[in-house]
Amino acid sequence: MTPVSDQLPEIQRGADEILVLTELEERLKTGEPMRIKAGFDPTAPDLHLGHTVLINKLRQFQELGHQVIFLIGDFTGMIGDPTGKNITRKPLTEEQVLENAKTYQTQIFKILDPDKTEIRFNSEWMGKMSSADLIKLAATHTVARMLERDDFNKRYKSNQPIAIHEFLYPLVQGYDSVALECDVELGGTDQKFNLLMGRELQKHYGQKPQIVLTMPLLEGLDGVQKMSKSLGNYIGIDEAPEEMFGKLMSISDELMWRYFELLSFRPLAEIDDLKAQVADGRNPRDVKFELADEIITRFHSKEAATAAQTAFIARFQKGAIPDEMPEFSFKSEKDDGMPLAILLKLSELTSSTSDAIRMIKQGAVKIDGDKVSDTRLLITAGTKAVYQVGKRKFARIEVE
RNA sequence: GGAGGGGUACUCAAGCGGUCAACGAGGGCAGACUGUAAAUCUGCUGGCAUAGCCUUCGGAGGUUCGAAUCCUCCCCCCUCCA
Repeated sequence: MTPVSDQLPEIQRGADEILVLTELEERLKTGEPMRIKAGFDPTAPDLHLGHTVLINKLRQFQELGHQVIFLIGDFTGMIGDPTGKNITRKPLTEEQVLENAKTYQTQIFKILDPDKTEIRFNSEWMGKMSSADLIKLAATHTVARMLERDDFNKRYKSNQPIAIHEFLYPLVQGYDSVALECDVELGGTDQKFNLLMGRELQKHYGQKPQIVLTMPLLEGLDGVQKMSKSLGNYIGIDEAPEEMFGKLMSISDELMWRYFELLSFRPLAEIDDLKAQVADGRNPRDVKFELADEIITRFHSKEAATAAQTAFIARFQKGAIPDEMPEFSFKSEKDDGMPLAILLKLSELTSSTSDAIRMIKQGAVKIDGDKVSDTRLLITAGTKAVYQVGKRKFARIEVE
């Protein structure tokens, strides 16, 4: 076990808040491995970089010799975290949950050590809980206390609906800590209320309250909203290397430093050095290359990262057409050819023919690199060409 | 159970009998500029081979030459009272 004096700075790095720090120190001093929990939603097994901020922190605990518990909230999944967006959720079947859990494992083990990770489901204990016990659990807190939670509060004040079962979410999550006898729980800053609920419930059930450690939420590609699948501003950890590369390059310079801070395993001193280099006139783009390289190496391989960079340079700095793109073959119904707008719709380069016509008018459509301006252009049968809409959408289409 | 307010396109939000495919803002997309940056400027942002036509304003009916706008019933949300 690493000495306390070395563990503490590592644990604090990147953390938003640690409640309560002195308690953490005390527990570290005992030299006993701690039980560290982080909970995940069972409905979204496609992890993105935003999720990995937390998983990286788990990895750190693991490296320091502690026991990590990866909790899948299959029971809480029936409630849905009360963001106000999904008031009701369809419960997942057991098969779906297991399937999702499997996906989780293949993804998180790119970061975590499988031998030092305990994977649990909260239906283990919640599924067995009697109605009477659930009522007892609910009786531990008041409505006023629940309304302290920021999103409940906002919804209440702005006359948005709050369903009763949503109040159960923090209670169940808190009870998970009781069931697992956690020493520390990690979560995003938005989870603070739920995490603290664990402390209160543990005290209520006669346990030592867990330490709460919150990590900042990673901003998405737009640099403003948090990274999330529904907002479409995410980088999935299963995405192809070229995709990851392109997306990472499109972030703003300012955001790049944020990504370094929360996603890179480089020591802080090294990151400061990079900042100094940019201040001295180094092109931020090249530093972004390094960030992309590290991340793609982590989720794919060093070779994939290098290849992605080469392809990126060829395509965008030299204007090359990508090697791989969707291919289509359509049969022209008329003898004089197939309308371009229809072609673009069928190949999903545009969402509709109306959209296709708009794109043509805006000068976004190219055939084999030549801009098209005729909205009624007919593509003659027997031709094969590369069609492009905007900067990133390509397809090789043959008309028979 | 009673009284009142509200449900408009991806989101917020105007419109309250024709000039509404529906103001405006945000978001998104495209073009210019670049480092595929960011910021900025410009355009677009229901569908359909598109100077035209077709379907949209919680749902279903109705009034009218004509409805997002008026009437009836239903569904949903909020507030106050019980």
